[in-house]
Amino acid sequence: MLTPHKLPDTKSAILNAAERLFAAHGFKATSLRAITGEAQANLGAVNYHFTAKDDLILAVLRRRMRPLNAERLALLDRFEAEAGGRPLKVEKILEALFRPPLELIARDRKAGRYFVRLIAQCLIEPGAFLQPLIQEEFAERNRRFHSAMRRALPHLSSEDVHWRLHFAHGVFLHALANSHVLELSSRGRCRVGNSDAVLHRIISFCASGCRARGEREGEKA
Amino acid sequence: MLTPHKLPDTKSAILNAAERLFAAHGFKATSLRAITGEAQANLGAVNYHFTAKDDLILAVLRRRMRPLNAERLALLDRFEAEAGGRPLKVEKILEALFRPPLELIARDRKAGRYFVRLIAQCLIEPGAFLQPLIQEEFAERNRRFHSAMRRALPHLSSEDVHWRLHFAHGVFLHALANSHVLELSSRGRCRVGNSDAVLHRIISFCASGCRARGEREGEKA
DNA sequence: GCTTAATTCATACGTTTGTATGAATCAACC
DNA sequence: GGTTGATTCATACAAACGTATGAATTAAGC
Repeated sequence: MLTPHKLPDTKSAILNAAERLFAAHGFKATSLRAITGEAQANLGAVNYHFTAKDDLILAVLRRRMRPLNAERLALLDRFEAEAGGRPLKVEKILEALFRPPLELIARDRKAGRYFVRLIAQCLIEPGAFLQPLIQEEFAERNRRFHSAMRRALPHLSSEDVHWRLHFAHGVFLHALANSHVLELSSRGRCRVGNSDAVLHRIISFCASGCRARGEREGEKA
Repeated sequence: MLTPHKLPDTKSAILNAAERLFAAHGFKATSLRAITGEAQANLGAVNYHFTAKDDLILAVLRRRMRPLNAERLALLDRFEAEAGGRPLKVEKILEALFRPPLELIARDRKAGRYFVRLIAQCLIEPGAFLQPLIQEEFAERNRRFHSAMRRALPHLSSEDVHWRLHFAHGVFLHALANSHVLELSSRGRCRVGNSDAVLHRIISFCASGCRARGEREGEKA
């Protein structure tokens, strides 16, 4: 078959099952048999469509990362065009960074939550085969958001901005990837239900953090 | 032997090797053979001293978590005693939370960095056998810091405080567990060298974030 | 309707895994 | 100095893993 136009494919079924299971149990702890079992596919299908497990992992990650990062850059572009050359507000920059993944969660809650957990695992994992992906997907994104943020906070050094973007990313990742911890410690009173509300919480925390005065503050609260 | 008073034990060697390898490659991806190999111990020693792999993981975690959380609570106690009944500054609360682990890093950089990565993996991993540990170690800590923070920020609701403590934790974990990402994106210009400087950065970001106004801000930067 | 290429499937191979077992070694104590 | 209990060690085992192979099945093109 030269033009395979089947969409509810075995291939997609495997990607979906792998996404869920990798997010739930980790890359190493998820066996190909568990994936093909859930996808109702044959064990050999993984090797046929993805060659090897590592390539399957990369395919799972790329499927979501690529469009998501494109969305983020497009949003940043739009905001910058709207601002007409003036520096963006920190909140706008953070919105361009965090709204696309949160809209994925709103659109498909399960897939979105799985994906954030995958990213978190990706960063923790040292797997050498992941490094190229991280490099290629994050390089431009980091550069663009860094320079936008520098213009928004001109009194900060380049290093300061690197640190604070890093912190903001930590807020986002931990908040969504480990939301079960929040639900546990708040005895169920805090949930990641309405994603607009969560987006606002994250942005307002991070924007305020990014604007923090660098030097030690006075003794009065 | 009724009183085994050997300290440079096989047991400790295994714990050290396991700590390093678990942090570097994850729980599931680290084999007992790799651990005993690095610890120059026999494979059987793991089963002898720790019964099973899961128990070894718990032992590795508990060894650091227990004294660290005790330190945090003691520091909070001290600060509260010094304040003599008045609410603590947000910075002080965060210092009680983050200084102990950062001092572990200062004292023993490798062990400290490993440990933070372990905690991050712990939260990502769903392993049922970890849940009791998380529950027992975090329960009181969360309660204490939550109520201290509520007194420091009386205008916030209890839910707000849960969220912001959660965010602060995300900053801390990501900053230290995934510091390689920061080093990469800053092309080596940001490093987690001086832990006092990092502590200050984290605290000032989080304190400012915790004080953020809950409602949407005006349009002007 | 036969041909051809794409896809599925059952099965097998060689490793590596965690765990179990029992003998060997060691250190302390009476 | 022989006994005892703690620890080490070599080895074995069954299970699970990723991957490979080749036959069966399916569907499209002429």
